[in-house]
Amino acid sequence: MGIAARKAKEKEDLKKAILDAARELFLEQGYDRTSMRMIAQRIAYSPTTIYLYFKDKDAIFHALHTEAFQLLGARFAPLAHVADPMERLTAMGKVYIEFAQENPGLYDLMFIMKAPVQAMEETKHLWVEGDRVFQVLMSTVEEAMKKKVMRKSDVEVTSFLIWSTVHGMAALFVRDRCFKVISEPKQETLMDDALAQFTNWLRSLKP
Amino acid sequence: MGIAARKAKEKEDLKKAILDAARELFLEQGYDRTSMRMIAQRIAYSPTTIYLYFKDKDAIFHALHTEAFQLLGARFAPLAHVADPMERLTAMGKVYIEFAQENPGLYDLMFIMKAPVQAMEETKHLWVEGDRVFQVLMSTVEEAMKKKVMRKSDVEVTSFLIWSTVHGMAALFVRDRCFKVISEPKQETLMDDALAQFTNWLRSLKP
DNA sequence: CTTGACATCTTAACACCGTTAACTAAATTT
DNA sequence: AAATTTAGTTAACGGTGTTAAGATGTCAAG
Repeated sequence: MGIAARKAKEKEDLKKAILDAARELFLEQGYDRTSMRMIAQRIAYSPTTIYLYFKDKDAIFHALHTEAFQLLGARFAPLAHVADPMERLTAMGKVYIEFAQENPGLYDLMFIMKAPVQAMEETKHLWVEGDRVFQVLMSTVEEAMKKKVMRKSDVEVTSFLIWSTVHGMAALFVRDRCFKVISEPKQETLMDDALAQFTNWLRSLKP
Repeated sequence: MGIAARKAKEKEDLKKAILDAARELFLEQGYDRTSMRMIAQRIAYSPTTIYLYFKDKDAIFHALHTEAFQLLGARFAPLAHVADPMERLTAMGKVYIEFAQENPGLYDLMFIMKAPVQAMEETKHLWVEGDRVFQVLMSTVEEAMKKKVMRKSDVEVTSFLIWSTVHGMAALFVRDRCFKVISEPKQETLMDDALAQFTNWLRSLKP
């Protein structure tokens, strides 16, 4: 069984190596500019070898997509210990925006790019990764409403609205739309300021 | 001079035909899946002819980009007559979201895709189209604050935050993220409900 | 110890892509 | 009538994702 195990490990190692190379290239140059041949060259294998480990290019980036969600999930985890739901909500917003700013490529992959979500449609897979994050948001919103630190309303709609706001900020940042429109002195602190104002709004919307 | 004028018109006509074909294909299949050869075939010219009228593929889609902004601008124009700035603001939000829902391909081109904004960076062009829309938003926000129908705060940051919210909704819609996370019965009215709640928030944030 | 099956990887090829260079034919100017 | 400009073409380059067929080595059974 030892030999078979070693073989299995070697196979897993190569799969990981492919993902490592793909991730590096993708974060440097973006999805479109990352070719299968480039990935292959970086791991010193023939391009077609990759197809023995991944169905196609989309499959690789879908793997990176779920990987990225684990990273975001790891950042959200410690926030579960924050008792006050409103405080927890603002902390989540902060973490979310910071994640997007620090990992624009990953954020793009998770919430903007069509490729990974398109691959799911064919396999009829649901978007479990995104759904899990949204569930966390919803339960926090629900708790905040129950404890009357937030105006009562439809939980799902409210959560979507909150998500839209932070996603909007992140998306405008990642896709280079905001600094083309905001005056230079404000640019540096824009994201923090906008987030601060948003949480300020939420807090003053008590029932 | 009549002949020269006819020639000039013919040239303009072909340029328009290229844009028409490109627009149709782009709205059907998206940017990446629209090739120069497909555009050429649709107008029954050789692919290389297109390069006599546009520098490259990006130039075509930059033209569509500004065209789309004129369309959005035309929808915003009538709103200038709404006297109350708060009412005008909510009307703008409605128009914005409706535009995105009715023209997801165009919205993508204007506010999500990297290609047109990337082409600008090389020519050191500013994003005049986006800037103009943002100026309209800012002046409305400023007026609302002055007339004390909106909590006073930094105009630029507040405008960015509002823009982020509606853009977030539109972007999640256009890139197929929201209906993968929202329960089925809520999907139909989600965008309207979320927008309604947002304007409701804004209104109850009086000074 | 050989043989055949299996796993693993590579080479070659297909059908595309955006783009450029060189060429043709027609129209206009000299 | 000759020269030049205009408008469009064909052919090609270097790239892409992907597939089919071939090579090479590893193993189990005869």
